[in-house]
Amino acid sequence: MAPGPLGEFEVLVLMAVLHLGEGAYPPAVRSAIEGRTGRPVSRGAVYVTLDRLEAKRLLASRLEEAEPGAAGRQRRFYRTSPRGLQALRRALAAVERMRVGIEPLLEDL
Amino acid sequence: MAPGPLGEFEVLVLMAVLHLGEGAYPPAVRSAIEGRTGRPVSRGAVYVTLDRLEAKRLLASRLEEAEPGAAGRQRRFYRTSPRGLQALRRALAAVERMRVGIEPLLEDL
DNA sequence: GCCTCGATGCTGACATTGTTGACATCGGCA
DNA sequence: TGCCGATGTCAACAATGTCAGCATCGAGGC
Repeated sequence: MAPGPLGEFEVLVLMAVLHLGEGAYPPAVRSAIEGRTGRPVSRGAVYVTLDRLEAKRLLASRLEEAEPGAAGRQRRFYRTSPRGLQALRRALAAVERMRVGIEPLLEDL
Repeated sequence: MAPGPLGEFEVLVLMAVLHLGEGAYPPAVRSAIEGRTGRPVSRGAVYVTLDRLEAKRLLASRLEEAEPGAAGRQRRFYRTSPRGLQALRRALAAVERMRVGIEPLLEDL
């Protein structure tokens, strides 16, 4: 089963999960993306994308009980699966290969 | 009018047009992407995406008359508009910023 | 207890993008 | 003329992106 190409936002979500490590739950994923890219992200978009990524086995999730000291609610945490990491690498590599030879045209303002 | 985020394939097409310069017509765009990324691309996908990109003013096209020596048919050539270049830079910059800090996890096999 | 509040989770609906397959058209050439 | 390869176009559907709204939970005041 060839993992279909990843969408733009899926790539961002996968990378955010990698950044967050053990702390990758939806609101944190959201701020990770907003904080780094500056682009606004709606809460719903994150949940939906996380779901779809998990359905494709690119992410796995565990339900974690509330910790005494922290905000008490049960939360769902995500981690990237080996397949997810591989799919991400592929997507990034494609862009990287396309970039070779046109870097001068892409330099920031 | 905020230029909505670019999709994955749109990014690839935009970069292919940059690579091709004056010779950017659909079949060439197709081989440019296939040749560099290894991923198969259907002919239709290229035409549709080129159309949509032009509708968003990210590309501009001109119709060019047949040249005597070449395959005789009229062809449509594309070039990236300033807006297209800007949108592409933005999309790539977002991924680049997200990449910072997780490079070790993304190294090729 | 009971209520409100902020944070979190989820779903349905719709917009945009990705992809395919079939069909049309044009020139060249036997 | 008729065929053929290259090119262009389109309709339809699949996948992804986005948002608004509602449900739920725990905290804390009362």
